[in-house]
Formats: sequence, structure tokens, C-alpha cells
Amino acid sequence: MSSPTPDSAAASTPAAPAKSMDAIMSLCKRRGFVYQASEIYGGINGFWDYGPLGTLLKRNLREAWVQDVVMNPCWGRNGPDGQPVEMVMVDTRIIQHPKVWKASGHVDGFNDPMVDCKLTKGRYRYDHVMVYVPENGQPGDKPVFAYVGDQPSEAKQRKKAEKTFGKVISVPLASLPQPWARVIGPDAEEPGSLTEPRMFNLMFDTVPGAIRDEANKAYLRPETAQGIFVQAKNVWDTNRVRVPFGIAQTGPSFRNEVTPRNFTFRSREFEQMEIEFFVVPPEHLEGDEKTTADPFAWYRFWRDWRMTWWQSIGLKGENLILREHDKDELAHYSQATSDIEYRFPFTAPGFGELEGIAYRGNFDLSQHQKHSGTKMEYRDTARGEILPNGSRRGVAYIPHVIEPSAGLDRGVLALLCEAYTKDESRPSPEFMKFHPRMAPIKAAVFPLVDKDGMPETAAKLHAALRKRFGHLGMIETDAKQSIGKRYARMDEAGCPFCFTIDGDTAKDQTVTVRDRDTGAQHRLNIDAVPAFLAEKLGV
RNA sequence: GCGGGCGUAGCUCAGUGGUAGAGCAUCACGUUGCCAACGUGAGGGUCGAGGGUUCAAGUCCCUUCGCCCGCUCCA
Repeated sequence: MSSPTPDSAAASTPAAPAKSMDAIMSLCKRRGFVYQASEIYGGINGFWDYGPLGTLLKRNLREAWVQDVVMNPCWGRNGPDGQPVEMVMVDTRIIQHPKVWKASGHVDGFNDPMVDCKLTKGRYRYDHVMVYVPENGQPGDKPVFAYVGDQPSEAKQRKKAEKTFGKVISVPLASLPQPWARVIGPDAEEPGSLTEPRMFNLMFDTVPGAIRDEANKAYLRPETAQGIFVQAKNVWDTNRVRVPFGIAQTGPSFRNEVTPRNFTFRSREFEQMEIEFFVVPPEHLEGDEKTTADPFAWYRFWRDWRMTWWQSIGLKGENLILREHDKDELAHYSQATSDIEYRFPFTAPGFGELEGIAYRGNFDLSQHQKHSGTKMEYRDTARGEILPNGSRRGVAYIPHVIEPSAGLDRGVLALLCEAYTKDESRPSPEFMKFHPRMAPIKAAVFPLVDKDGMPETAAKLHAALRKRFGHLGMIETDAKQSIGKRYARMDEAGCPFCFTIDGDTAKDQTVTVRDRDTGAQHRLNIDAVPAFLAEKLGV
């Protein structure tokens, strides 16, 4: 739940040649990666659909995450405690009991009333606006001066107020009767420019049940994490999992962003891939664990492995950074947070958040325990007093949690931006350099020309590759038009390998393999194609 | 929500009040011998939407929707 911070982060590394977001968006539509939602009706702000290739790209990213996080956690690496990482998965609902969001803090956080200044176009959180009034609280018919603490307006307005009234005190704007005709906005010169406080509904609401009744109001989840927390007790009560272990989940979330922006980067409906990894609270650690397996050791483990993971699927190089939050950037309940950020064309030279890794203590589970009245304690039978029969008495605690929370759609966008390559020296200047594991189309099989038995041989190889690799992605074939055009089309779709049947195939059973990134070709026995592809795809 | 820019074919764009256009892409047929080849032909547009001015609106005016940029917001 760390806050996205586009445009943040040090731009210490030199900027790579800027890619044009317009060109990327244009290719995304042309090749069926991303379409505007409801486009034929004029579109709907903040929502995007995936076309055939985009859907597969997103699926490949999600599947890679599930595979590497849940099925074979952290590629089999041991955690800081020297044990294999344990992970299970859940699938919780978009709509939860409304109290879930009260407990999580989202109802209050999502419903900040704001006041706008009609003169300066400034917008301020209602509860942050203070007003300087005379010591006796009686300004008479003189104007009073509003400000927001820690902003330039504070000193400026105080000076003006003291000039008008002498000694002043500050009171909340909320304590003054509306309309605020005599209030000068924090950055305004004239009084009366502040609007009444208005609610910004940052959570979508809905009403379950056939009869619309405000009392039944529920919310579309703004994050998948709370579904995990709410079911955490059920998971450890009914599965043989032991702390430390994690619960993972992917799925859509909804935020009523004020300004959807930057293609799919800030959408109102988006998909997350979240882990809540439960660890032993520091006070229950024993012996060596205090140094090897404390929550911070797990935090660093996840932070570093998540960074490595993003690199492994193609986000290499200086466009990907790991940024540790400064102390003053941390939420009050978090003791350490870092972001994995990507330099998107629209954030450059800054970065936009892909994933946040936060050590959240026991804040969330404690909140749910408090609001639900259900004990969210885990009984750790590997700790506590050693009993005469050799077993442990066990201790009960609310586990601490490390939360690696990634944006799936943001990941897809980063893959698209990273893959997009322009090289005017190539016959196909625009191409998508996807990592083979992410590529929606894994391979294509072409007859060099549409005759002399080549199409038949191509069809056979195509069918064989589909049977073996079709579960990973598309295997294409195409006999129309010139070979160059077919290669170029595959380049734009990001297909890493093309196998071409030519005149020699019938004689010596070889085909050519063309590499997308270099255009280089070499010959390969037709029977060796599946093994070649398997090796390249890492399967 | 505010300010600025933009919206014409799948894509990129031309069209300053008078018959809706180009290149690329797509499809068909022919040709084909490794990098967006060539020939012939075809399909594809309520000019974002709605309203107004005018004999006549892609073009001028108003409203609205969407996208881009800058603010604002991003728990």
C-alpha cells in the first residue's frame, strides 16, 4: 500500500534515448496489444482493454509471477532463515464487508473533503487548512488569512495577519461558519475564493442486493491485500503452514483516481499481484534468529529478490531502479519501504512505481482484530517453553508482515516500453524486443514461398510446435506475401524466433532460424527445432 | 477539477465555407527463392458526438466526450 511516486527518485543515471510514448501507443493499437475501453462509444476515461497480443503478454507476466512466487517460490532459493520459502495462494472477492475498509483505513483515507480556491485553482485538504484570526477570535469585518502548515503560505499569511490584527492565533478553517466570504485563500490575494468542502470519492462504491439502500453500501476493493489479511486466520487454521510463510493473490482493484493519466499507468481499474509474507515478530525470535531471520532480514530478502525477478523477465539496465524510502516518506505503521521503479517514457528522467515492498509490522492484522473482534493471533508451536515430552508450549502472536505489492498492468506497460525498439537501419525499424518468456507469440513457421511442398512441411512443423509449446503462447504460420514482410510483422509483434522452410529443407532436412533482435540466421535440422525452442524459452 | 493542445480510413497525416483525399496497412488474383519486393484490382469514412450559423460546414460558433501536456490528486 505504499504510495506511487511517479516523477520521484534521483535521476542520477544518464537518460537513455527517449522512446516516443505516442509511437508505443500507436503500435499497441495497431498490433492489438491495448485498446481504449468502449472506444466505439467515445472511450471511458481511465479504463483500457487488452487485445489478443496484450492479453497474452499480461497472462505471461501473471503466470511467471505465480510460477516463481507460489509454485517454485523464489526459484528455490532459501530464505534468510536457511529454509525454503513457503507460499500459498488465495482468491478473495473484490467486494468485502464494508468494515474491512474501515479497519484498513481506506474509508477515511479515501474520503478526504477538499476545498478549492476559485482564484488560484489551488486545492487543499479541508482538514489541513488553518486560519489566522485575531487573539480574541473576533476579526470584525476584516478578512482573515488561511494557510496550510509547512507550506509557503504559512509564513506569508502569518505576516499579513499580524500586520492586520497584531497578535494572532490559528484555528481550523472548519471552525469558521460558511460561506467563508472573509477568508483569503492560502495562495490568494482576495477574500471569498474558497469553495465549500467537497468529497472526493476515491473508492468506488456499489450496493449489493436488489433493493438500493444506502445502508448496504459496499466498496470495490482498492487493493487485493485486505482480502489476504481478512482470510489469514483461516489460512493458517486450515492449512499446514507455519510462520514464516506467505499468502499470494492476483486480481483487479479499483481506485477512483482524480486524473487517470499516462496510458494504462494510472487506470481506475487495474490488476495487482500481492504477497503478504508473515514473519515472527522480533520479540519472539530466539537465539540466532535475532540476527539471521528478523523481519528486516526478510524485508531485504524480498526486496532484493523482487528486483532480481523483474530483471529476469527483461527489465534490465538502468531503466529499473530499487529505491529505498527515506524515513520521512514512510507511513506511520511502516518501518521500511522500498519501491521498484521503472523509467517510463512519460516519467523520464524520473521513475514510476512498479512494485512497493513494505515492512508493515502487525498493523493490518491488529486493525482487523480490533474492528472484527476476532483474534488474529497465530499459535506458533515451534516456540516457547520446552515441555517434559520434548515439545514446545507454543506462543501466540500477531505475525508481522512483509508486503511485496506489484502492479500487473504497470508491469505489462513497462514490458511494452522496454521492448519497444526503433532502429532505422533495419528493414523493419520498429520492433518489440520481448524476453522470450514474456513474448505473446513464441515462434513462427514460414514456407519461404507458397509452393513446391514448402507450405505442407511448414504446416507439419507448425502443428508439432503448437502441440508442444501452445500452452506457453501463440505459434504462428503465414504463407502470404514476401518473406521480408512476414519477418517484419513478427518483429512488430515481438516474436523472438522464425523458422523458415526453404528449397533445401526437402534435400537436407534443415530450416533457417531467424533471430528477431539481430536478424541473423542459421540452419538447423528440422527435428532439432523443438529442442532449440525449448532451450530458448527456458522450459 | 483548472489551463493549454489535439480529434479526418486500421496506422501516419493532408484538406482555411463548395463532389472525402494520400502513403502505408488489409483482402483477392498473378508473380515469388531470405528481410516491410512487383503488377493488377478491391474493400474500408455518420470527418469523436450533439446542437447552431449558412443556399452550402471536415472547415465558423456553442456544448459535450476522449486523448496528450502542465497544475491538482495519488490513502
